[in-house]
Amino acid sequence: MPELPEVETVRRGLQLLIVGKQVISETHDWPKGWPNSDDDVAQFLLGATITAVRRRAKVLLLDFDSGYTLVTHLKMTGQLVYRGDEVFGAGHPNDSLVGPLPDRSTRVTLEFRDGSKLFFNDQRKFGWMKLYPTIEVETIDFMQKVGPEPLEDDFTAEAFRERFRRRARTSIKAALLDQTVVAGVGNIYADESLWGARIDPRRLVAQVSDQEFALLFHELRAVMNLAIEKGGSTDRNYVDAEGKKGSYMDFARVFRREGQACPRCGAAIDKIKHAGRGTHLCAQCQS
DNA sequence: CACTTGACCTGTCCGC
DNA sequence: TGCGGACAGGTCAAGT
Repeated sequence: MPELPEVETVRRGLQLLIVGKQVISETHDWPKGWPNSDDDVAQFLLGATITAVRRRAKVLLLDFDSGYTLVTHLKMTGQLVYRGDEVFGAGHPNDSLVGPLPDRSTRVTLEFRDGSKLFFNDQRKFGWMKLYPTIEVETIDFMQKVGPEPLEDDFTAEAFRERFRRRARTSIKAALLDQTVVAGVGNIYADESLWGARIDPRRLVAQVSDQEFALLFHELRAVMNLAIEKGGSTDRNYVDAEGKKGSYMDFARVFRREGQACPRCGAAIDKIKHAGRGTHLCAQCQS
């Protein structure tokens, strides 16, 4: 669920809300999702001030002036929600999916000196947070292997196509979801961009032409940029840093629209199982 | 090495 | 209404 556009939306929100705040306490209820020792917390987190909020692929990076970075992966149902006087009781209650915090899915709470708090909620407990020395973040296995950022200005259609070379014998959808090929693509934007490029998700990478790769590259970037503009996709429980929903699902062309008319040709949209995932496509105009 | 499947979890929905 | 099972889908480990 949280894919690149959702994580980027959270990052932008947190950038405005928590940079400059000093942590005074930390609590957690899920040791697996918080592997740091109490000693590490006391030494590198308590008393430290947030200097920046960065993102790489679907990973959020909270930098502290202690020289440590809190690396966070939301996985499927993770949420990072800020509560403070700035937004408490304001905002847009109709857009909110999150009630009073903490609640039963709160895993980690950071309290800041001004009394505001950051809650890491995760219904399914797949997500995690871990402190690393900032200079070692790039040496983490995931960071070493993850592919290029699809929205970077200097990423080209040619470079995009080249990344798929070593996955020639698998399907284009499985390859798109492979984080070592390109960073940040998940199930929603894989289906949406393949529809945009008129490519059947099941087609083998080797059967995709250079021209189609160029189109797919363009569609993927367009879809992700639109999704960021709309604050991401709230399918089930994704929310931004203020606990509010994103509206990209109102603009989705195939995702979660099985049975509805394809906006391009009018045929009914199919939902199949492919690459271990629910997969949405228009069999009439994707080939 | 390339590729696929199962595990990690819990809440929701569907059929009996 | 209650209950079992399928399903949701990001990533890694284990298996083919």
